[in-house]
This record gives sequence, C-alpha cells and structure tokens, in this order.
Amino acid sequence: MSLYSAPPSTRERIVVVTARLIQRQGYVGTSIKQIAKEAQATLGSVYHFFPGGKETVAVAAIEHGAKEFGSLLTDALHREDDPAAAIEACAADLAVGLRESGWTDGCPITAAALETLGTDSEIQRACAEALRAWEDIVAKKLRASGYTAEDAAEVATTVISTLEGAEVTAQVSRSEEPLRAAGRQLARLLRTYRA
Amino acid sequence: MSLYSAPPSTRERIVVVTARLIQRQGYVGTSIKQIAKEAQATLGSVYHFFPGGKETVAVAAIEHGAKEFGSLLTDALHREDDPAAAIEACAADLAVGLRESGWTDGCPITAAALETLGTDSEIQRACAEALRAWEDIVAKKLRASGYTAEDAAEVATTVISTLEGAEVTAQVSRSEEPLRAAGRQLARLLRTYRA
DNA sequence: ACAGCTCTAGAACGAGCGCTCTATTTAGTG
DNA sequence: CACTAAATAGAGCGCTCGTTCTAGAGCTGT
Repeated sequence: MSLYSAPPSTRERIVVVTARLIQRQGYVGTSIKQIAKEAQATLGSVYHFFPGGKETVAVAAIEHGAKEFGSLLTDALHREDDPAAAIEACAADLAVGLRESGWTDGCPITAAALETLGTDSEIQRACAEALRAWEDIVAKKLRASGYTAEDAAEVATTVISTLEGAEVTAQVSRSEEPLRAAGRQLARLLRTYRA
Repeated sequence: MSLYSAPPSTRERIVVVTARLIQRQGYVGTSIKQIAKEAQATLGSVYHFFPGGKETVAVAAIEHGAKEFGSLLTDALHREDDPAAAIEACAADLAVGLRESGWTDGCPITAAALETLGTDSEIQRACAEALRAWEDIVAKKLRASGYTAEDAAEVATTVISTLEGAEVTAQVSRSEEPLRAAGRQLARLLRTYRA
C-alpha cells in the first residue's frame, strides 16, 4: 500500500457511494440514477461494471460496508486489553461517529437486511455473512481473554445484537445515551464472566 | 369489549394491513395501491380516511404496531414476578413468533424508522415515541422490583435495544438462537442488580 | 494507421409510483 | 319519500423507477 493512494476508480466510487446511500436510505430508497450521479459516473458505467443491475451493486456495497465496520470493530477491540472496557469503548466510538454524522450513518446493513427479508435475494446472504463475521471478531477477543468457546459465542452474539439495536435507538432518539448505556451494561455483563 | 367483536371497519383494515406491510417490507417498499388491495379497500377509500396521503397512513399504522407490541411486552412481563425471568420469557415469545411467521414479522417500526432517518417526517416522531413507550414499560417493571429510578432507566433502554437488535439478527440468520441468547444474557445482567 | 478492446454517455422503454379527480353507491335524517 | 353527507370506485396525471440499447471516446498492440 503506497502512502499516496491512487485516486479511486469509477468502480470503487460506485461501491463506496452505494454503501453510504444504502446505510442512510436503505436499498429500496436508493436509486441507480442517484448512485450514478453521486459517484460521478453515468448509468452506462454502472451497468458496465455491474451487469447484474441494482442488486449486484448493493451486494458489493454491503460487503464493502461490512469490511469497513469490521475494521472499526477490530481496532476498537485492540485498543484495550480488558474485553469489557474494549466493548464499552467501541460503543462510545459508535456514539461519537453517529452524532458527528447528524445521526444518519448507522449500521451499514440493517436497513437493507430488513427490507429484503421476505425475498431470497443475495443481499440477505451478504447481510447474514456480515453479522456472522462481526460476531467472530468479538468472539475471538473473548476467547483470547479466557472465555470458553461456548460462552464466547453466546456473549458475542449478544454484544453484536445489542450494539445493533442501541445504534438504531440512538439514531431514532438522536442521542448518544442509548449507545453509552448499552456500552456500560455490556461491560457489566462481561465482567460477570471473570473467573 | 364484546366477545364477538364487530367486523373491522374499512379504516381499521387499512391501518392493520399497513402495519403488517411496513413491518415486512418497510415504508418505501409498501405502496398505497398494495395497501388498498390487501385491505380490500379502494384507492378512494384510503385517501378518504387519510387525506394526508401515504405518510399519514404510515403514522397511524406505526402507532397501531407500537400499541400492539406494547401489549405483548406488558403481558410477558406480568407473567413472571422476577424481572430477569420475565425478560427472558419475553425474548422466547419473540423468538417463537418470529419463527412461526417465517422470520418476516419482526419489530413493527425498525424498518420504517431507518428509512426515514434523514427526514423530519412524522414517521420519525412516531417511532421515537414508540421506543420510549416500550422503555417505560420495562422501566416500570424494574422499579416495581426494587431498582432505583436511574438503574431502571438505563437497564430498560438496554433491554429494548438488545431485544431490537437480537430480533433483527434472528431474522437475518433465520434462527431463534440470537433471541434466546440475548434473553439469557439479559437475565444474567439483570440478576447482577440484586441487592 | 487502424483494429479491437474497455469504458463513458445518455436517450428511450414499459412499469409502477403517489396522488387528484369525477362518478356512483350507500347510509342516515327530516 | 327526498335530500345530504359519507364512503366507494377507479381512470388518469406527471413523474421516477430499473433496465436496455446504440453511439462514441480513449487507449493499446501491431
């Protein structure tokens, strides 16, 4: 990776812009034309890189968003040794990011996941995989801190669910408090597992 | 309330059907024409009862869904004396309901809330109010069990957030486990508040 | 020079959107 | 019975949707 990274390619711009739009307005609420416009591309370019149409673009965008959030999670977890403190710090990070974005940039996949629930779309698959990957990141941290595999898995699922839900609550109530509270309570929960 | 309730009025049918459709496909993904069709009404009737158009129908539907879920919550909490057991039972109820609906009937407001985040729509207001009302129900139960007002408020927020998030996770992964795990962990958390 | 790619450009299509509008039927009141 | 208001009915408006299609621009290898 060079210090001065190359300007993003058209394809990259499309994926990044789509990820942001889906995060903010959902899958149904985001149109191909808006994607093209905001990515400074044309309809032709979008369909050139994604012959599968809107759904294909969305899948790529969700995978991008999943990876991005995974990095955020990994970083936050590695800044603290104690998993309880780490999770609480992670919730705080999310709270700050949320406020700074005007409460719009929440979880990059929830909206799309909910909108495509009935269908057997590839979007569903991508969202399920993202959640699983995030849980794995948390579970790994817990196991490294001495949790049994079973405890780690169950607690990790709950941590991701809680962060997910607290983020939505924070967005809707336009307040950091739900995320801060969730962070504190998760820390409290994690500390009950100390040997 | 009579044993044999009157057949639902056109207006009621519209609200109930809209609530279900928004729960399943979100606000943007639900069209007025589909609402009319499934409610066995016509476009004219919909606009007769809701001159404010789609947004007005949605607000009524969300308020309906909020009340319905509030009742479910209240009932589940009153079946058990111990709040920890009550919350765990509540999560189990949600898990069963979710599976029986084919994983489609989750939280009645999350999708609509996320889709309208940027806007200053009345839908936002209705969703925020719903979340607050649900938190109040849980907080009341906790206070009745001896929690201080501060503890009750913070824990109640977290309980709602966690149930919210676990429901989404359960829907996406098509499994009861995330909700079951969340229920167990919430019970564990609540028990740490025992004097 | 020129052929053969990839990529850009945007007009055009049918379908469906939210909503308005005019009729018509139904229900309630004197 | 007549009169009025409530409710039903759906055609049609302007618009945007996702997608397709043809045409041209930019680059590389020979």
